[in-house]
Amino acid sequence: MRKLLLADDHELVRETIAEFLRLQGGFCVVSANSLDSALATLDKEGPVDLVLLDYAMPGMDALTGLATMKARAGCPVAILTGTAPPDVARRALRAGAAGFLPKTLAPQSLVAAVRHMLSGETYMPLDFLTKIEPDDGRINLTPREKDVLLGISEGKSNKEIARDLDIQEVTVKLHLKTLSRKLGAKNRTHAAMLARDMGLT
Amino acid sequence: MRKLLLADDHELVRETIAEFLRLQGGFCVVSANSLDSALATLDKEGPVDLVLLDYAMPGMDALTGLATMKARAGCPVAILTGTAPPDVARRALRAGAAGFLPKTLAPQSLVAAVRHMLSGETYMPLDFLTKIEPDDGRINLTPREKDVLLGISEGKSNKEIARDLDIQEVTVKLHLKTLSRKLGAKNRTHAAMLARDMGLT
DNA sequence: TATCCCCCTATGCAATTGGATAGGGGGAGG
DNA sequence: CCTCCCCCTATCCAATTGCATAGGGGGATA
Repeated sequence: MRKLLLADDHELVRETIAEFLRLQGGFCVVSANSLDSALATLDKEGPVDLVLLDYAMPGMDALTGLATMKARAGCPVAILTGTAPPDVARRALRAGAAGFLPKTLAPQSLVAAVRHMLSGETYMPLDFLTKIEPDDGRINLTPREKDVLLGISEGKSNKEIARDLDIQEVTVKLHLKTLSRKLGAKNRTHAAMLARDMGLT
Repeated sequence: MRKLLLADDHELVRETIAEFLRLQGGFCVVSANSLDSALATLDKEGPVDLVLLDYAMPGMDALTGLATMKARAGCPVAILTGTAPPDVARRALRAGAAGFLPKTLAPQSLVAAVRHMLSGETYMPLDFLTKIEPDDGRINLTPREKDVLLGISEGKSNKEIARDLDIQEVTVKLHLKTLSRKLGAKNRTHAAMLARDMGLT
């Protein structure tokens, strides 16, 4: 029988999902309430076939928890989340998650998703697939635009960036405007977040 | 002889530091130009006593690379960086790094730092030590501040956030000001980046 | 009760940001 | 040569942000 490890700090949510996966999916499910205890459970209970990790949970610290678990578990690791921002999904998948499961997912879909991932595939809800495409197409910023974007994402003001790059402040604004258009960003903060969502950190 | 793994994508920098550590430190140094190749090198060359990772390098993706390496290497892992923002240093240490080495470090200090970390200690340049204390304790934002921070990190304007939360724009500014102080952010963009670096996404 | 914290609001001002318009100079390629 | 693209600069203006000051109301707690 396929064995799953489910880690979520909400007792109720965790046990509900675990029980559901046992009854409806016929899986063997072990659970944990934090990243650390999940790792400990792995040591104790032996290897599993799939790990489901709550995105917001003690020890997760954004996606570093995913990386840790992936390195330790040696099996697909999926991210489970209550709030479902599409950009988190993107980052999770890029960071090597086997899938991204919003808790709003229909129960039957949950079982299907788990089976899907157990067979080695990557799972992602349809809603997100469409929202990913647009950013799929190649975005190419000019070197200068990357310089500016880097400065922005370090929280610098235009003035500071201008000084660092030894250009005028207006020019920084110019680059910011064009790169924001390319990225589809509403403002500098949005641009910075999008930059981090891609590899441009 | 103590064995080090040095990963940096800048050929020149990497080899210079490696050679220096060999000659001045008497270490055995193996090197790699990306996180993946560093992990591959570990498999091939066997375990090492200390890993030095460039912070901005293919595959690092902020601190997830650190987590991956830590889980795999089973030895202290330090972060190496050219640009040295103190907040990165803090996060690196909190994420379990054995040390934080700015490339501007005096060569002799570099050897000392490496020896320090080999003995299991944590290394960090003096400049940063002072700046760490204040944020040392857990940062706790009030619920409202988190709401605002969330909006900020979605690139929304104060006006939009105010509408979403059904409060006045001034109040949004107020929360932004206080949460920025708590996080040590210079402005909204900086706050957004810090927010994403922690779990508060 | 007194005190503290959180939340909210208001006014006003300085600084920054965002955006439009209008250029010049240089390099690459048809 | 002409065109396109990138980079740079300038001026001007509207909008937003950042910051300070000065409150009121409610809930928790000592």
